Amino acid sequence: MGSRHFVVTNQTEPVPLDDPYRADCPTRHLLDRIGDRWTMLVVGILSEGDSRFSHLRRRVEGVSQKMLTQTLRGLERDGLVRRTVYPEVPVRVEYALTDAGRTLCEPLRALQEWAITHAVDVAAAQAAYDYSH
Amino acid sequence: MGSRHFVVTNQTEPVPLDDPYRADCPTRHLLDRIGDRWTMLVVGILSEGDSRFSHLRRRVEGVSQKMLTQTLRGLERDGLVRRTVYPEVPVRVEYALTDAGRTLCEPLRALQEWAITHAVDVAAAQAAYDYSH
DNA sequence: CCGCATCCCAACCGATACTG
DNA sequence: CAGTATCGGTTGGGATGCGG
Repeated sequence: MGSRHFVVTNQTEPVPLDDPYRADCPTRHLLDRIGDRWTMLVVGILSEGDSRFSHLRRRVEGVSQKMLTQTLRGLERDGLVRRTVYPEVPVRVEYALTDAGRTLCEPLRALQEWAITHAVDVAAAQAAYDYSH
Repeated sequence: MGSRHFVVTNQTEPVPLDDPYRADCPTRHLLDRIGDRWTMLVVGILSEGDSRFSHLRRRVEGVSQKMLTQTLRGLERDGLVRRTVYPEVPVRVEYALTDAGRTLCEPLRALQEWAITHAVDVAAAQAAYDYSH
C-alpha cells in the first residue's frame, strides 16, 4: 500500500479513497458481513472442526434454522466455508472452513479474547451508567 | 481460565458453561454489541484521535445522525468512549476512546487488515458463486 | 452545533408448515 | 436430516422537525 490518493470536496476535510469508512470501499462490505449477528459465532464453531448442520444449530444457542442456513449460505458464497453433501439416507451435510475461512480465525479469536477479558469491566460500566441516568 | 465446567443433557454433546456461544454468556453480549453496523467503524475513527460529532458524521459515510448518536451512547455506556461537552456557544462536544476503549483498537485493526487483504478473494468467490446459481 | 422526538417504511428474523 | 416457503411481528434506521 504505497502512496494514497485523496478526494477534497467543499467544506469537508480530505478523506483517503481506500478508506474503509467510505461506503463504496470493499472493506466496508466485509465488515458489514462479519458484523451480522451469527457469522462470527458460526466461524468460531467451525474453527473447532468440521460440523454438521444440526451440530451447529445446537452449539450456536438461539439461532433459528432459517438464520443458520442463511448465514452458512453467505459464508459459502464468500468462499469461507465449504459445504459437502453425502448422499446417504438420511442425507448428511458437513460444513468446513476453507483455507480462506481459516485465515479469519485469528482475528476472530483476538476479538473473542478481548470480549472475555473485558466482559466484567463493561458490565460494571453499564451498571454505573444506568444508575446515573 | 482454569478448569472448565460442563453441562451434559440428553442427546447433545457436552458444552462448556463459559462458552461464548451460549446465549447467557457475557461474551455473547459483547459480540452482539460489537457486531452492529456502526460500532466498529466509529471506534476505528476514534482510534485516529479525538473527534467531534460532526467530524464523525462525515467520516463514517452513510451513518445517520440518529444512529451515530445511538452508537456513541452505547459506547459511552460500555465505558469505551468518553464524551466531553465544552459549554461554548455554540456547544462543542468531543468524543474520545477511554483506556478500555483503546484496548479494542488492536483486535479491531486485525479484522480490518483481514478485510483489506481478502476483499478481492471474497469478491471473486461471490462472483463465481452467483454465476453458478 | 449537538442531539432528542416522532413518524414511518423496509429489512430482519422467528414460527410454522411442507419437501427430498 | 437438512433444508425451502411463507407469513407476520419486531426492529433498524432514515427523514423531518424542534430545542438548548
